[in-house]
Amino acid sequence: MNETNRIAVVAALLGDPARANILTALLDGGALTAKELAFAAHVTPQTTSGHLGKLTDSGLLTVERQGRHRYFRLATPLVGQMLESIMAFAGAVSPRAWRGGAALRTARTCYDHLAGRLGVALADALTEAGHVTLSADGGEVTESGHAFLHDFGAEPVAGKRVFCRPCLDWSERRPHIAGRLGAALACRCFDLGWIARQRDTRAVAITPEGREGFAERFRIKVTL
Amino acid sequence: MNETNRIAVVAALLGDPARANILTALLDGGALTAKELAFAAHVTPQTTSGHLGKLTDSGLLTVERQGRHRYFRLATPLVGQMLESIMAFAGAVSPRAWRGGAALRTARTCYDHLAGRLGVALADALTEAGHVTLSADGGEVTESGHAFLHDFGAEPVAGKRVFCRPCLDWSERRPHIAGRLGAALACRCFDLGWIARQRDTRAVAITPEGREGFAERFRIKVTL
DNA sequence: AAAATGGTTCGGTGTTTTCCGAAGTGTTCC
DNA sequence: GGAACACTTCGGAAAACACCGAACCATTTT
Repeated sequence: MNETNRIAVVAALLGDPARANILTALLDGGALTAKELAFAAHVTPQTTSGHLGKLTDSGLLTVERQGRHRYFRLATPLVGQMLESIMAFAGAVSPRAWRGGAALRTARTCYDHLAGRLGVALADALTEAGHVTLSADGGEVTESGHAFLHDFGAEPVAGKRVFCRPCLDWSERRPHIAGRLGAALACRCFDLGWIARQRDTRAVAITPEGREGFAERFRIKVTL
Repeated sequence: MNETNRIAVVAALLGDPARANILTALLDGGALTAKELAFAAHVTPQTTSGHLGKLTDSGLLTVERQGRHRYFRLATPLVGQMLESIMAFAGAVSPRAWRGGAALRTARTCYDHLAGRLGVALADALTEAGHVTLSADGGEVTESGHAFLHDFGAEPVAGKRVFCRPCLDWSERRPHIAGRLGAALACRCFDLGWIARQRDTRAVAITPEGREGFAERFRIKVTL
């Protein structure tokens, strides 16, 4: 097994529609049962079982037994980053070819932070206000930015993950904010009730409070 | 065509050993002819032609005609990043499973910057000297770092690429320096004659001048 | 204990896809 | 003009793989 074959083996695993559906369903970092994943993949439980076996054997997923359920989740953040980088390319090639992704394009979670038009608008707002500086593959928070975030109530947890990292948005083709900062922002928005998770999708709903809040704090007009 | 199918389509393209070989052969940003790629992929020219057609049709590669030759190269840096992120995962799962990769692990190019033990050692040296700060997904250059780089003769070109970006090394499992800074460092090392490209591989050779130079400037002892 | 539920294994079918030999187009060199 | 070279298209063969129906474990509920 040489270097390039390793790429091929991993990529071949992602190259099946059913498996790609399974992985993207887990992209927000949550855990799902085999049955739920079968639904997400649009195939029968038998077929799903085979796919899940391959994905866990190759280290892409981890399993946890709970009674008669088996909960699957992405094995490491590296898997999520891999998927995102593929989406970044696929999205850049032909960004308007999707159907039924309107809600996803508006606002969604990207592993643990916000993406879509809302995510990009948030990044733009913070950039314009001089709170952060972002570009294609690097980012920093300014003095005023730290003050603003503290005031907003978004306190990133300590850890070795980097504070502020841009993440190329596959639907908007522009960076949004990832890293500890991105996670803290998303977390705070959930806490404030500005956005809410929805079943069976990575799309998030913007609440009436959210519309008001985003407009007031960030000068973001949620047109939708 | 929905979101996840797009992932599957792209991943399936990378999921064939011959195509993976072709893409990794082009990972240093250079251009190769169809015949050279056939050799790299270990298949006949006819088969290679088919693969190259698919890769160009899907936007992964671009072609340029020159007489009876056709030169292929990666269409965008996004393709390289995609491949690197897959290698980052594949390498993390079982980093010692390769054969014949000793030279690659020592020093190699990673798109346009240095990777392998040399790349990581360079990043470590600059970090320890307080010239840069790096972590899993972000990086900055300090005041002293700018002075040091100027003194060293590494002047990054202007552009919208970010200055300093970490790139997870698939063989060392630790970050090395990418971005404009990484490119400038590699370029300067080539100019100084410290390292030299080799035929048919991304591995780079460290010259006697390089051993001396790296030891003197960066306190890197090139063992091996 | 029996029924229901979540999940897996097995076997057979059908599709997809890779691969190369042979033959073809276009370009360069003698 | 003719030979050599780079590359592509066409055809068929072989292999790989995803998929589902049916039957089978294991756990929970009634």
